Amino acid sequence: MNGLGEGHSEQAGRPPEARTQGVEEAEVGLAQQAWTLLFELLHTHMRNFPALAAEFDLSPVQAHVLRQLGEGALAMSTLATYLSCDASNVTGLVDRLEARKLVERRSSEQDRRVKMLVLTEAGAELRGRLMARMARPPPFMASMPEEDLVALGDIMRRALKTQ
Amino acid sequence: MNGLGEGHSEQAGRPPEARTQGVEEAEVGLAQQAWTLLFELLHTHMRNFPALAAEFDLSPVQAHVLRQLGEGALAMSTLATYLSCDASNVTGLVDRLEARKLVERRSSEQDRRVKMLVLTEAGAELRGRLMARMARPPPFMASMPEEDLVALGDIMRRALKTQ
DNA sequence: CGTCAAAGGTTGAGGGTGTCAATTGTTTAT
DNA sequence: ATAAACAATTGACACCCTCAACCTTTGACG
Repeated sequence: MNGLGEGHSEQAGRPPEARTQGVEEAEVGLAQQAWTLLFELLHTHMRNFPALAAEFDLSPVQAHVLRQLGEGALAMSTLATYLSCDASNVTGLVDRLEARKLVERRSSEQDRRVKMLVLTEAGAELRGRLMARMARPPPFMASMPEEDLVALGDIMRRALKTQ
Repeated sequence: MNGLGEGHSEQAGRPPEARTQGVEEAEVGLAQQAWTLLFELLHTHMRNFPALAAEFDLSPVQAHVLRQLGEGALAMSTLATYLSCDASNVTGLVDRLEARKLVERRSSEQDRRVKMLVLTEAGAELRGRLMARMARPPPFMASMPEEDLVALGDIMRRALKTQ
């Protein structure tokens, strides 16, 4: 509602590059504009992610961890980089998940320093339900015309590829 | 790079509804698909929001509060609903911002129970820089073809309208 | 072989974020 | 006038997060 009107006043500090011919100004504006809109929508809907996680008695971060623990085992340090947080943080995180028997630490044979994380039976089951729930599109997408959905999907696929 | 390959394995637990005629299956699939892609991209990018906020010596939540404190004054309870968190949480939040002289509490004249929040001079200045920084589109959008940007913008505007 | 630097994980201190239950002060309805 | 409802705060408690210090293991190099 308000992050929109002031979009213009903010772009005072325009990037100094972007000078090739004569199309660019619009270019920068377009990306910024689309991004602001996207951010607005997404932010509105990320707000209830905690509630979503709570449906499974998980904190948001715990849900995120389960999400990353797809199939194979993962070293704790790898998880730390995935979460882009300090390794010491992961210790407590995993402690709590292990206490709930959703995850197991098992030390690697090749390198006895590292501990690999694997989902338990219960953990995998919970993760399945969680992922299914997370895949449910939010209202603003459910009520989108079909052609917009197709277009959106295409754009996103392209973006992911060049990422 | 891995939330994609397993997209298929997850939809094993397909929603039991979705049985009416013969068109819906694709419908559900489209929204879910687009949503999953969007979520993937957004999540990747949201990961460094803490770092972005840290550029301004703010925590992510503090940045969010500043974002909401646009122009007018805001009651603390209103802010609580915007943040969708408990009112008691806002107290501490505002305490810390006020300690840094970014925000002021002033009690309302009409209703002496409520305290209105306003940005200080410094707060408004910081918010300006923050908003400009947040408007900078992430790499995956900066490298998008122009027509995709236009399409994306249009889709998002439509979505926001019907929201 | 012995030493040493680097890496994986843990611990402890300290602070921000979040909830719930109880409290205080104010408003509003009855 | 009294009671119910509301805004904000406080205290207890848990989680998330970082940093610095530490221990063990590994790998390299003399």
